[in-house]
Amino acid sequence: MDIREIAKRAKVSTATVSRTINRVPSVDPQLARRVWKVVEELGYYPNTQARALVSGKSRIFGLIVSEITNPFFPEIVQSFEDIAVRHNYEILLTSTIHDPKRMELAVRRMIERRVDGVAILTFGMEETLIEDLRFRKLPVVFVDVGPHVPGVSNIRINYQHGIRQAVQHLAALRHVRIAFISGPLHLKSAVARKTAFEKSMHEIGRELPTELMVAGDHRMEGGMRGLVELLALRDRPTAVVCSNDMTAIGVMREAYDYGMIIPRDLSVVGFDDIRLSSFTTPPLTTVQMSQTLLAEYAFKALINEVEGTAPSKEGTEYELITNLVLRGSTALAPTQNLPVKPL
Amino acid sequence: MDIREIAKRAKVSTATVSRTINRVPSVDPQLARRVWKVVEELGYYPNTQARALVSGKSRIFGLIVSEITNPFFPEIVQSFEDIAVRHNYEILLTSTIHDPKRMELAVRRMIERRVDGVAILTFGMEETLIEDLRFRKLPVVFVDVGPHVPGVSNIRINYQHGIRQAVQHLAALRHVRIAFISGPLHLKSAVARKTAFEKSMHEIGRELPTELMVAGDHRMEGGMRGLVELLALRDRPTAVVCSNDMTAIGVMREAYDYGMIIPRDLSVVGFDDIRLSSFTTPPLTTVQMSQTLLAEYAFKALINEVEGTAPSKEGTEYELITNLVLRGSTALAPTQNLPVKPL
DNA sequence: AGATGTATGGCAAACGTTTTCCGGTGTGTG
DNA sequence: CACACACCGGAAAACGTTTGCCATACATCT
Repeated sequence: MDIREIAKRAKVSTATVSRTINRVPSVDPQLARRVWKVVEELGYYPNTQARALVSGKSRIFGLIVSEITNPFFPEIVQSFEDIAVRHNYEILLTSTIHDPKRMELAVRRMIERRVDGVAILTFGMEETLIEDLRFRKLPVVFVDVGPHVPGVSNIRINYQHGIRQAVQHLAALRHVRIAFISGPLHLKSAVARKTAFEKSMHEIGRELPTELMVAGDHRMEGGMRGLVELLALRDRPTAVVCSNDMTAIGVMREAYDYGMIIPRDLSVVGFDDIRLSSFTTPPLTTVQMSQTLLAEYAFKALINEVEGTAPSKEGTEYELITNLVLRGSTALAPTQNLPVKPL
Repeated sequence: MDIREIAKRAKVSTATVSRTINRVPSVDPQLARRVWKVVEELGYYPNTQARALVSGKSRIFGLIVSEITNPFFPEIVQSFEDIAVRHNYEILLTSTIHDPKRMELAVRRMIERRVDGVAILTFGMEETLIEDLRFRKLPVVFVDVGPHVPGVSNIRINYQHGIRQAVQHLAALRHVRIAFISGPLHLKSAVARKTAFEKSMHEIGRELPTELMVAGDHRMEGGMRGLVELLALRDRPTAVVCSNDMTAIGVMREAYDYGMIIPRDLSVVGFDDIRLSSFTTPPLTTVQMSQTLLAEYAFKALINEVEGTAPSKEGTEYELITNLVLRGSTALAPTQNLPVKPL
């Protein structure tokens, strides 16, 4: 069933049908009503592919995330989808699970499907792929890692803002030995968080003993291992700041196994503020980086490039602020390390 | 840059280019090489929309889930995407957040984009929408709720299998007062789980006092409220079976606030076996319903209809078995209710 | 050597829209 | 009453592919 069928039944030309459907005002209301009637009757839905072919616009945005099973991302996907639907856009989702091969394939798929823009909400990206996208003149939006060139927008995350609050919060609670469990350090975003932590500590004249800086993997397992490592220290930390919430959840899990009570024996701070972190025991004090806003900026960036007036000289830059949200996993530092029963 | 450009540069016709790209064997290897060379040089990617238009196949499957932010679904989405990519299919994701309006819109979007099939992995569905899909002769796959008609496949979940194991496991641990926190009872899948529980209890000659059957919402909050309700009882349960893992996590969270130790004071069983449930404290004993398999069946069902030989008389039926997996949240029933300090 | 067969590549139609251009009708004006 | 003009709807081209059909060229057989 196509536009011609409608045209025939409504005794008009296909042009009129097209115009009616697209609400071109020049079509006579009488005729329009006749057309709409037939459309309803037959349950006709226009063929988007044909539309896209002639208009050159697919009304599809690509959305590339690192790992949809990481609770951080579904929130973003949901928000992005919400906005997209509201603007009559479709979204092509890819979860790269950190595999460069998959990332490459994803980019290729998006180009083949002729998406109108791509949001790359993954924390790290190959140069060559960016080339490919730029070459196609596809609007792209990155978080943090994008180059500063036309057509490429960026959402710059202000890690410092929230992490400074976290550090000062812990300092105010009289914590002295404050540890940091980082993410995988080949990711720019992980490095940025670590750097922000270090800087915040220096700002208030604190040392950073290397044994208190341990490496995690942005997953629970990393947090668990991290805490084990820290508890093996002769002089243990009384607080630990984590590079993301999953790490923090891992820390709390491991602490439980060691019989430690949080926050009495150990203060824990996360990063991201995923929904889950309100529901841990105890609820996690964490640095919020709004997933909703992130998605919103990403979409705005793309649609600006696509429907905006002039192709922006140089992709827009957005800043996403981070803020500490206080919950139940931090408290005054214990005056002395308590004896701990191992598992 | 289109196929004509390639044709011109390679000094062949567009037909040959098309055939080369699609690896039609009749094209001379010599010529093919010439074509490929140009394709590489120009970085040409075929336009999928044009392809779809003429072939009548979009190589897109729709995937409708209830709520992507519910940790149960990302696993499915990931698996589904994996398989889809491997088969050169794209996926159009929609998260309905339980809104019938959004569901309707989603179906419409999918039809407009001319998807080749739709997997509806949501637990509950409007009749009229099914009509619409069937009318379009679109292959559809449901979980549990689909009608028994041609073109509609179903993945029937065998709730009984796993839930029986759970009930018998608890009985063996000498639990007598076993409670059940259900999901929202307007969802067929929630009812099915509840029914399976009731049946399993009857099988072993157990009573089902109504005060031990409480209603949750398949979210943490529901689990928390459910436990509060149960603890208010004069004769408390010593074990609680939950309609899904999120509910169970809520129960454990609330139990913690009441100062109860799980599994010493209360045994908890979940359902779904989301990844998170291995990482709770203690790790959750739960009934596994493999998300990977679910996604696999769903995809298989669709691709069978699309590429299968004959259009199946009557959509295929798949059965997904469920199985108890033992972790740390169940133990021998306490001999007496312990005193409990409220928050 | 001529006829037949087979491989291979080109031409053009088709897919379902949008949109430009053009022509017809009806209205208002000189 | 004739003319200009605005308005509206139709014919047809275009979007980038695939593919059925046909033409050509070459090999093989008699």
